[in-house]
Amino acid sequence: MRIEAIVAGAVSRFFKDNNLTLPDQSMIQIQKTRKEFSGDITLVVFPLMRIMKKSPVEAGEELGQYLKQLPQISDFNVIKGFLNLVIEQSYWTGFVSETASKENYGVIEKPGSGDTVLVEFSSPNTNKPLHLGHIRNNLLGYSISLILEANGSEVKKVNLVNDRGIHICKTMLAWEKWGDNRTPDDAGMKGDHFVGEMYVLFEDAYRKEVNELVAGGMRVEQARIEAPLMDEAREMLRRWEAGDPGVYSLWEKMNGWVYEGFDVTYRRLGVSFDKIYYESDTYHTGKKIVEEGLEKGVLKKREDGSVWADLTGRGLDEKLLLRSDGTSVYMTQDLGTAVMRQQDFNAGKMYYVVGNEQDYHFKVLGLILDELGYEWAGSLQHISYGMVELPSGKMKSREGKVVDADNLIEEMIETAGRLSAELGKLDGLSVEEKDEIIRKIGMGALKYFILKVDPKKNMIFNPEESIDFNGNTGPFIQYTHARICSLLKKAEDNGVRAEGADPGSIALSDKEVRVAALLHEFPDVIAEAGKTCSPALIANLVYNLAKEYNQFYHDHQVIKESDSRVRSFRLQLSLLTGHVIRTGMGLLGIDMPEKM
RNA sequence: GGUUCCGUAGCUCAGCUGGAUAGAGCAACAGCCUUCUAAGCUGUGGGUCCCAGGUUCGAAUCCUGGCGGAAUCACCA
Repeated sequence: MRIEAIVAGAVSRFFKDNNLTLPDQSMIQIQKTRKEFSGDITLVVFPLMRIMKKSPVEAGEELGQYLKQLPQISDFNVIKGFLNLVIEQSYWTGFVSETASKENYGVIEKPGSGDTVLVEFSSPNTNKPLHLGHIRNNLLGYSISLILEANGSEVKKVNLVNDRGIHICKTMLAWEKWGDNRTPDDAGMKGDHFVGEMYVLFEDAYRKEVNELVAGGMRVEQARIEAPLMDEAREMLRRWEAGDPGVYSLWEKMNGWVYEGFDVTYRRLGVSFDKIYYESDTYHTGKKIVEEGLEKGVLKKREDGSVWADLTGRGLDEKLLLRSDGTSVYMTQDLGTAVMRQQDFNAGKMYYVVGNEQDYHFKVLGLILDELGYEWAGSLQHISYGMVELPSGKMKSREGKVVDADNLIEEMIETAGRLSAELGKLDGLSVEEKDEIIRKIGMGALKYFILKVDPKKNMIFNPEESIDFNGNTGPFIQYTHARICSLLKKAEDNGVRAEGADPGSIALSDKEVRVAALLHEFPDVIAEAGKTCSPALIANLVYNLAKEYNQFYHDHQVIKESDSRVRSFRLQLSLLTGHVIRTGMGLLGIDMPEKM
């Protein structure tokens, strides 16, 4: 049993023995002891003093005496209302020796438990390449999938591609007009970038038209609607919806280019999906659902033919589901997608990793599904994350104020290569080996930079200042891991091995205990990260662990330690630290090089 | 205007359901490599936790009201 549970149980027993009743288990508050005080864990006695009818110090003393009888507690001290408990060192050595060999320590493996969970992320539009905002989405979605898996769920990762609509028609129109029949290959570009350029061409020309109309005295809103280019785009959308073969094949061709480009970016990011949905498929189902809702009388049709969900009874507004011309909107497609997924996977939970700009949308989506009578409506959960902003504010693709995903990835890897060369760390390795390590470091820096931030918060990225490789960064943690690998290898080469058995009662330093305590916390952090869908919690723990380990490494000899029991413990501690770093970073989708 | 989220060191961020003297990293400065990887370690300076009230043994954390910022409320996605 874990030490916190042991102590909590003992406190309960104390109250029972003294014929006192604890109104609430949560009054037993156990936390880590702060660095500046002696002890390992702390019981907060303030909540208990009233029940004991004693002063905080008296209550603490009495509880301390009682808890000291536990074999795991060696000493205690009371400062104000805080009872600091010193854990018997054999508890730590026992824990470390027991756990050291478990490579997957902290991960719950529940094969075939049937608890299926679905995670949607990425959800790109097919009219432009991915940017930094998409990177955050992809990394979060992928990491959260891994974390849920580590908590024992069977996870299905799904992507929903927005492959239809007016924005796609804009790129198609631009290509027809100005593309000269060129392909991405002709242009020497990735397909998604090539199509993205068509989108820019359209927007530029369109803006010009609008400006001319406005100069001629038209109001801006009107000009936007009446501009000839927009009219053509709309006409193309109509032809697409009518199944015009020419438009359709152009649509397939250009989307194909984009998918080829996306695949490259996804591979670089290291993300993958179990199933990809396309809105061009799901919007049919969405429409059908809306028709059914009309028949059931849950939805209402207005005189102009548009269909609405009335959510005024739920404290919200009315929501449009079909336009007066019968075409579908975003919500319609999402209704269809949700129903199709439920049929495909029957998941107990459907997570949507989507930016917080769509908080309202997902609130409404859940309510409408509920109104329509789907009993699983409550299983939808929006994992809402904050925007990535530039120092100048929000990224705006129309103004060219975007950080392109492929560029950023390339820059990160380039920087990693330059630093490695400067430090001479990879001298003597083969080119392939070098490239692999450099790639891991560059991507590690990028991924960690994004994932260490609380998903709910907006974050700022400054393109002027490159992402760090020192301090609280991915490479710092990777470096610690590489050091451990090197240490363990050296130990093996020298025939020094960790004896499997518990080294018994040896004297531990503060640093050793602190490393052990962080390792001890790991399973709880994985659980908490799963509950809150926050990879940042894992990033935090792994960083603290790496930092503490580096201090330990600086202050203590491992292989050269002469006392074999101490040496054995330190090797085990290093081994387990390596496992936890690798597992933890693995849950962030970050690879660990063995040397760097 | 309504709703939601946010405001912590010069910058980027931690601070879990209220707990001790609010912490890291970056940047600046000063040290530590003939010893297991110096992408490391140690030290110094740096704070009105946006403001004002309230709740209580105790508030960066919870409540109310301001101020500042963001998102959203579309027959856009």
